[in-house]
Amino acid sequence: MVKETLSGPAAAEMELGTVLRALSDEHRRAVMVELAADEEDRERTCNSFDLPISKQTQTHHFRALREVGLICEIDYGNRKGIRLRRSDIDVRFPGLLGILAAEARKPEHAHG
Amino acid sequence: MVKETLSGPAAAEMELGTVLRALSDEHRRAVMVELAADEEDRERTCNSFDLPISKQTQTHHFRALREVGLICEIDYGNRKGIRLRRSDIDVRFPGLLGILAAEARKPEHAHG
DNA sequence: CATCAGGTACGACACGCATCGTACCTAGGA
DNA sequence: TCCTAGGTACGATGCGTGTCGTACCTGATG
Repeated sequence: MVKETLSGPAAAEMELGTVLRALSDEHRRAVMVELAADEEDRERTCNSFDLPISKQTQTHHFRALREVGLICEIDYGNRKGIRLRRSDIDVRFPGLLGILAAEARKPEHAHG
Repeated sequence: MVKETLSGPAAAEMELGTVLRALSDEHRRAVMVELAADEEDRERTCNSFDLPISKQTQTHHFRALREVGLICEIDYGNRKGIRLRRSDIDVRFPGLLGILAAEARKPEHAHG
């Protein structure tokens, strides 16, 4: 019941290089595309993204996204919540989330 | 005197993953930041970017930028011209060049 | 033709990092 | 208390790729 929120750098301290490198990985980008496409910014769980990789690797990727400032993680002890830092990203890199959200509307990303 | 233009994929065929990977390298990103910041879209030479790397590595990077669709190269035989594919990028990834151009206005990128 | 500068081709190397195996931690429920 | 599911820590590994050395090509200049 600790609910400690883990955040990365402040909006102004985000670096374009590290952000782009984080987004160059297909699995991390898939996570960000889903988050960017959700206009309601719902909190997600790690499992809800259906990543075809092991638990350890998921930990690695979510940590990477957090450390560059794209998401924050809420620690519930035995599970974790994922939240997009939409307002911070919109301030620091306006247009970035729009590019990602557009990917969710491309045919090859339609899962239903 | 051949002046053959080498281009990558068409605008619609550009892939976000490969584009972001190309931009995750600091030297390629430095090139793109300069190109994006020039509102007149002047043709550049490879040397004009003052990259602190060898000729061979520059060839490698410019080829990478061309193959993902960000620039086109004009082959003059014993030298090469570099052009930003601004309109194609603006169609496929609106906002991307704005993010890059904003980097040119950051203090740590001020060279003069 | 000789020379030179810009650029490419090929190969080699070193480092980063995505991935996973094993082991351990945390909270909730039976 | 034990079990289970979600998550982390640490180490090992394999691949991608940024980098450069050497050699060669191209066009301009003298």
